[in-house]
Amino acid sequence: MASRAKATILDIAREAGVSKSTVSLVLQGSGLIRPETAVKVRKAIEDVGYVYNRGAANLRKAHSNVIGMVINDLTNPFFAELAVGMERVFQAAGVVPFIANTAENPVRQEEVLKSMMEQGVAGLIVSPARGTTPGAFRRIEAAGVPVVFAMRRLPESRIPAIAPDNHRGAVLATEHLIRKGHRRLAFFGGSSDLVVYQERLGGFLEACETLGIPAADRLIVEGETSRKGGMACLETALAIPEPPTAALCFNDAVAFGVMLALRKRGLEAGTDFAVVGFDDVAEAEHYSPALTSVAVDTAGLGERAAHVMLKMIQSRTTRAEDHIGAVSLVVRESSGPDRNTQVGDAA
Amino acid sequence: MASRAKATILDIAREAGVSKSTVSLVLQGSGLIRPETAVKVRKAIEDVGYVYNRGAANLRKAHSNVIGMVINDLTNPFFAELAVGMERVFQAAGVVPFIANTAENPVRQEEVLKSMMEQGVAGLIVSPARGTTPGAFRRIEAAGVPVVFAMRRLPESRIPAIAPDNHRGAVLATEHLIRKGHRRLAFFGGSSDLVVYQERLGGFLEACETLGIPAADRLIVEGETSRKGGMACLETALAIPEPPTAALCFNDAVAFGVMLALRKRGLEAGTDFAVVGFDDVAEAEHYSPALTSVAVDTAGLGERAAHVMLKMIQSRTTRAEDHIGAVSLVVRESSGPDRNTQVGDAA
DNA sequence: CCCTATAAATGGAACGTTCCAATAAATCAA
DNA sequence: TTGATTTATTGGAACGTTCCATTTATAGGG
Repeated sequence: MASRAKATILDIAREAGVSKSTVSLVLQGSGLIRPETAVKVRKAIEDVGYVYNRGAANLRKAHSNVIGMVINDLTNPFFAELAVGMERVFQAAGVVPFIANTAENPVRQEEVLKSMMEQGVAGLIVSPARGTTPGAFRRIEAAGVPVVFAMRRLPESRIPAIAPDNHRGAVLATEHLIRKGHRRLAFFGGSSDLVVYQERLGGFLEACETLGIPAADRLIVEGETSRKGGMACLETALAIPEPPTAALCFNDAVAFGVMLALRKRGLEAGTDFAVVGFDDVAEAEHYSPALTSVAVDTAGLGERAAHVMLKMIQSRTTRAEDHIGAVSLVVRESSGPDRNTQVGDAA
Repeated sequence: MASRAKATILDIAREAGVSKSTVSLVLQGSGLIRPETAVKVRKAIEDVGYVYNRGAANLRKAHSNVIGMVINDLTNPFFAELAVGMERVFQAAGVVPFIANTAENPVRQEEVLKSMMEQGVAGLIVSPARGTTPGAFRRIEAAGVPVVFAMRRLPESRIPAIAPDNHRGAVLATEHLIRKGHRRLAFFGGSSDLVVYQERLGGFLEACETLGIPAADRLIVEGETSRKGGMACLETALAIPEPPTAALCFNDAVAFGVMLALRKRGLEAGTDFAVVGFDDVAEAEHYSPALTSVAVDTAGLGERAAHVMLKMIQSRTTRAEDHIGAVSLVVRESSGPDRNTQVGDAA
């Protein structure tokens, strides 16, 4: 079995009675080696329990086969789905993606990015944490390592971004609510330091404008992008004199929170108050009532991001075009018509 | 700015007017360097846009600061929570965990493990994919790299495992159902090639035994550990002549599926059929009706696993003790008393 | 039988770091 | 002053690969 000290190609060269160069060639699957020799070498590799040292190899080879995925919140199933989409593509390309979580913390993100760079990644796919400073990727760009943003983008950056058509999605959702008869609308959750927020809120406001909802009848409540945040939003909204009868939520997590808060008040989403989410996570379909949401084809965007990254690596460029993914509104039960009830009274 | 070719410590040595050794010392935060020199060096590092090459360093240093986390299903929020727990600990220890997903595929797992080994990880925390062959970790053990299993273990392996007390959890849950008056019980989901399954099913059967539920009144339905699997289980169960009135589910995903299938039939979990889940994911509390589940302190187990790993690395051993985490039953709405109704008829 | 062409295998230098042993400079005791 | 001690700094030899330029073996053509 394996000796204490790690085996190197020299050990296996000795074992197989060839030179280290031959072993190296076999390892790389070169056709220059006589098949019988290759077999002999592979046997020695097996016997000795050799493990390839990619670090040493990368010292000579220009670049590695690892790609870093830096994600701001792994516990959000939305991002996990994104990661899975990317993995599909990378696997087929023989590339191994390493994932790291930043937990929405820019400092942690800095550490993680640094670590990945030190590891010599060939490229980086990032969903930047909230509050990422503009300069955070300067070093990485300067080093010539390709970066693509997924789902989120940074305001000033020229790094290519793969994201859904947030504006359009919000317009679709808002029009849907208005067409259902709602006249006092709210936008719940998120915070304005996110570009995504501005895009989604922008779509909401634009639809209100075009379909004649006066500014006085629009309510905007910022909040955490979590169930808890959604609950808080609803409480805030129902506390005002003429509360809204429908809300577009920043994302599904917020929407779930809103529905939960409704239930706590004895109200039902869909009949007493219309709720629309964003992202259409798997759970949305299974919730009760099922959540109307803007589908963004998460896994598809992940695949797209991975493809863009591979292309960038291949053409050794650090530039690429943005990609805006198509969206669609999936209407389910949570967005019923306005019943013209004073929901505020029910509390 | 950064030149085309990557800067090395030699470049920054020249820039700062010192030797490469001095730069190396500064990089490692050695106290041997005069503070002013260190400042000078650090400035050069900044100016040149130098990025440390950990691969080269690992060639000399015995081991690296990266730990691999290999997880069988990232889209299950349960595992994401586990990952988050581990990350907390590793971050504090200055270690960067790289996560990779195997999507419950042993072949993929093999690739991922190989890649991590090649990358020179200091240790591996693994939640093994279903169908992992006994020999899958032989090479890794032989190489002296510490491995710990989290949440799942392998039948024959001597690799330390950190897992909840599955048996006890299942006993608690089953006793709860029986005490609620249920007499015909089912165990839904999972498959017998998982040790976890055997433990949970074992607890279920033991509790049935001690509390006098005859074998004829116990129904065991294997199935996918997903919502879809859960739905299928319920259908199967309600198709038999004397269907059960309550079920312990292999995990929460299965339980959610069961509840969904119930609703599709116009039945309600808790009143028409009692459902208990396992793992107590965050969602359980927020479901409607809220899901009774066995809480396993996921993040806590993640932390524990990380601690064990750090200790193993530090003491350069490949052995450690198993750790069985305490569990508790969280009773919510989904597990009401038996109403003695013939639920099978409702279809 | 020699020369050239092709195929297969090889030695050595390089990659960017660490670490040891050695040097140089500064401080101190006598 | 001298030698011993401490404090900072340094060159050089690894580490495990790749890749280029060679070498060696095999075959083919005249």
